[in-house]
Amino acid sequence: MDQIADTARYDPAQAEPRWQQAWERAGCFAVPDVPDGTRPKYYVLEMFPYPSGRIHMGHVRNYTLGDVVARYKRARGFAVMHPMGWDAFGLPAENAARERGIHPATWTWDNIATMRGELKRMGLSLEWSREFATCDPAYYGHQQALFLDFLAAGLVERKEAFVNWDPVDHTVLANEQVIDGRGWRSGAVVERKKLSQWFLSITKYADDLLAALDTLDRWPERVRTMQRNWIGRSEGARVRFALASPIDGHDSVEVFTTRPDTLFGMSFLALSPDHPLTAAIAARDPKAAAFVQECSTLGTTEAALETAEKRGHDTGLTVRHPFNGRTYPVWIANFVLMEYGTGAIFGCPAHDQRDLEFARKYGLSVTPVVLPKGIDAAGFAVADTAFTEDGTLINSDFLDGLEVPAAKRRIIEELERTGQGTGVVQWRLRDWGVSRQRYWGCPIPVIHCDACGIVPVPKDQLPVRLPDDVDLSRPGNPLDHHPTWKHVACPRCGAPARRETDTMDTFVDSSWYFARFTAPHAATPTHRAAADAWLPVDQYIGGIEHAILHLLYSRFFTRAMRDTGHLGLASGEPFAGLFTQGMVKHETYRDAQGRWLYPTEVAKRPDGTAVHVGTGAPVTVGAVEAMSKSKRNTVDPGAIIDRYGADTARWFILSDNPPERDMEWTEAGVAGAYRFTQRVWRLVSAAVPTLPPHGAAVPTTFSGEARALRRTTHRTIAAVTAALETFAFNVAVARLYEFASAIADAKGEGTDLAWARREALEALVRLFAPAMPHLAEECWSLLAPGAGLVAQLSWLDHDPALAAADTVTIAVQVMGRLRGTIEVPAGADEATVLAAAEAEENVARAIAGRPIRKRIHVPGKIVNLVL
RNA sequence: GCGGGCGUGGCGGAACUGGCAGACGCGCCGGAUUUAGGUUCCGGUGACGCAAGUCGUGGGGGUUCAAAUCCCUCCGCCCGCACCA
Repeated sequence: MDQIADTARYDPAQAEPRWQQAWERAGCFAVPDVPDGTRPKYYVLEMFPYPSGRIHMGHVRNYTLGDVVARYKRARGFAVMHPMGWDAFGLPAENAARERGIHPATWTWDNIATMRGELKRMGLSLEWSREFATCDPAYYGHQQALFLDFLAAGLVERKEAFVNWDPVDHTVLANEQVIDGRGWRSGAVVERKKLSQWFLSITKYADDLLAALDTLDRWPERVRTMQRNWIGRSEGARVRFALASPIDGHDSVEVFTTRPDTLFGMSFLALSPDHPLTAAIAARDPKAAAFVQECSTLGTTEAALETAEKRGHDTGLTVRHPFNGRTYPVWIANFVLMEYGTGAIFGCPAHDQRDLEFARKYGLSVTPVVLPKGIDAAGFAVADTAFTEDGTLINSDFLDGLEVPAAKRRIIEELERTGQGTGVVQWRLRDWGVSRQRYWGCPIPVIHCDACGIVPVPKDQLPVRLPDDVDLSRPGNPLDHHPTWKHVACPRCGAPARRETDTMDTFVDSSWYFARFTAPHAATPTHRAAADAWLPVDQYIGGIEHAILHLLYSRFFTRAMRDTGHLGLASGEPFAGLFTQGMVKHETYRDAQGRWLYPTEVAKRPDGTAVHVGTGAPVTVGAVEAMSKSKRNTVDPGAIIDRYGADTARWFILSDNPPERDMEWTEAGVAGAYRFTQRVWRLVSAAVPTLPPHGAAVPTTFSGEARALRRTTHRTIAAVTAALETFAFNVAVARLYEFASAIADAKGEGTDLAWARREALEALVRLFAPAMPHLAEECWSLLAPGAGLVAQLSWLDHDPALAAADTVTIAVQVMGRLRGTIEVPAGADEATVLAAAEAEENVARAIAGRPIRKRIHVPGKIVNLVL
């Protein structure tokens, strides 16, 4: 073995491209659009990337996880579809165009070329022939066809909605472009402005989107819970309040409430600043108008509205209570959302915390109407905490004495009987506004004609292409400004008409790309046989930040596509399995001036302090945070692959922690992973000359050491397999570290041990192959020359008989405290185990001759002796 | 504000259905090898204690023979909130 000891190091830079080419030549990862049925199908998909410039560690993590699944499932005998594409429309391309004068298309396609190259270096088992970008008319033209089919099916509507309006730039701003209520470029105070926009009718599927969550048993429970809350089904009542004196044709206000039982505890009625009645009031009351104007600068995000200080304006109007005949003041309140319910509420401060704070602030009455159980009505008062739980009704006329659920039923009956209200089911979910006043998106394929109204673009005229020559230096909607693009003849009457200049929300692009991947070159949006055979996606992997919107929109889209004949997916569910990965984080660094520094600019010294690489100036090490360009705590995957190879990056990313949690990228961790690749290579290359040939006959007998090694081998196969099935990749890595150590420790001689060593090494290589595919091929070519590619081998099965242990270790507790362990034959009977336990030296000392009251024995695990 | 999640040694984490807390890796300490080392190999490493042992899974309380795991409560951090993707 001495001449082997100086075997050259494993050189990933040389080996990795070689194996990537070998897989490519062998066509290892290709599957037909329509499966031939010889193997069961498995569709693995990672959320496709936005082509922002370079790949980042979040991508590396995402695609490594997916690749492990894809390679593992392929070895398990599945026909695995594993495609890749580009979520290529979006705001950053327009920003780049404005800032650097690059056309969005040029910027996007250049980024795609760069990122494709980076992904290819990772050695992912992707089928690149399915690649597409959503900004390609060959993709978005089909999306326009889907839009038209949805329009024909009544799933598209035009409605008014609020946008963030920059009054200086005359531009609609995205939420992220509004900073502290001001436009990010102009600095002007942003206003809420109503625009007529296109909506997809997701609420038509609200019931099914909610109910079907229960069938998604391979989704994280928390994602299902978040979607459930987002859809927000609630039962309640609509109640109409007559205005004491009508105003501008309004003679009543309708409110929605989930607590109709508390109607007798009413103290005020509050209108949204965006309510039609508010507008009527503001038209004649300058103070009300001023208050509404103030509210309009709060922006359009729910978080902003909800966290703002609760404020109101007393309109001086009053409404009449439906039952007790009293009148109550009408306020305009900044926390009442027009988008939910009816845009008006009745306030019951005793039993709603927000109402209570509002009432205390403005000196409104607080009447308790629900009495907590076991409390005397005389002794019950509401101070600064509203009572929101169930109890018994008081001060409530015909509801007195009823429990909350019965009171709800009773008052709804009464409201319906008297025609003053009705029980309703209310949804929080709103229709999906897809209109965007931007250039770099999919044009909405309709034409506005003065005579014919809204006319769909005939399908044979699709795609409606974006014009190339746009002026992005002007604020506002570039398509609207374009000198010629929007002017067309009406397809119906031929008169001069205008194209719709809004483009679609980029979430539309990502709501059906997984279906397009199944037949990416089809002349229609989907090829039914391909889509029906491959969908649903068996395993979808991506960030938790998409837990609601992207996933919900996709679930809507597959239902709408099914109902317009584009899919046969009966369940309507696009993703049978979902895994949400955590973020990749890194330490942050700042110099004495407080400027952020890249990790490559910082050197760590042995005493733990950090200095600037170039100047030696001290550097402050800050918190571990999500990698971001602004904080410069990013690590370039390309540089890591240059230095250590793709396998090392993949191995570290899998080993650090459970994939659903945030991970910290550390230089020490990568170096540790790299050492392991070299260690495995040494282990294999040093052992090969001593091993029997690949496929040699099994020896008839095995020594104790050989048996022990085989037991470890078969246990490891079982453990790694179980870990891969449950996404416990860090556990699989730990078991493989242990396995490699166990192989190195089995130093004995003999042909039986040599055979067991070959069995172990072959297993090691095949078990880590999904994670480090290049190193696996390199080792395999040494272990089993001419035996093909690991990528084409089937998975290993473990032999339970070989994995079984002869003895088990039992922990022995006395009074719940560990006092010793005993080794007993596997399957020993209880009497034997207890006798051995009580005889154990340390245990006997702890018992000290006292009588044992109770003996608890959990076979194979523990004995607890209670004195 | 609302909804969801997380919290275990110096660090990342492991721990099956409530059954030996700290697997495995990083770091650190000691030793060996090497001309050299960001090399390799061996040993050690939760805290306190000479030891027996005691304490220990964000804080406090509870259930149980037995709790990281179940229940109550408090604290801290993270994600989403509909025009970022």
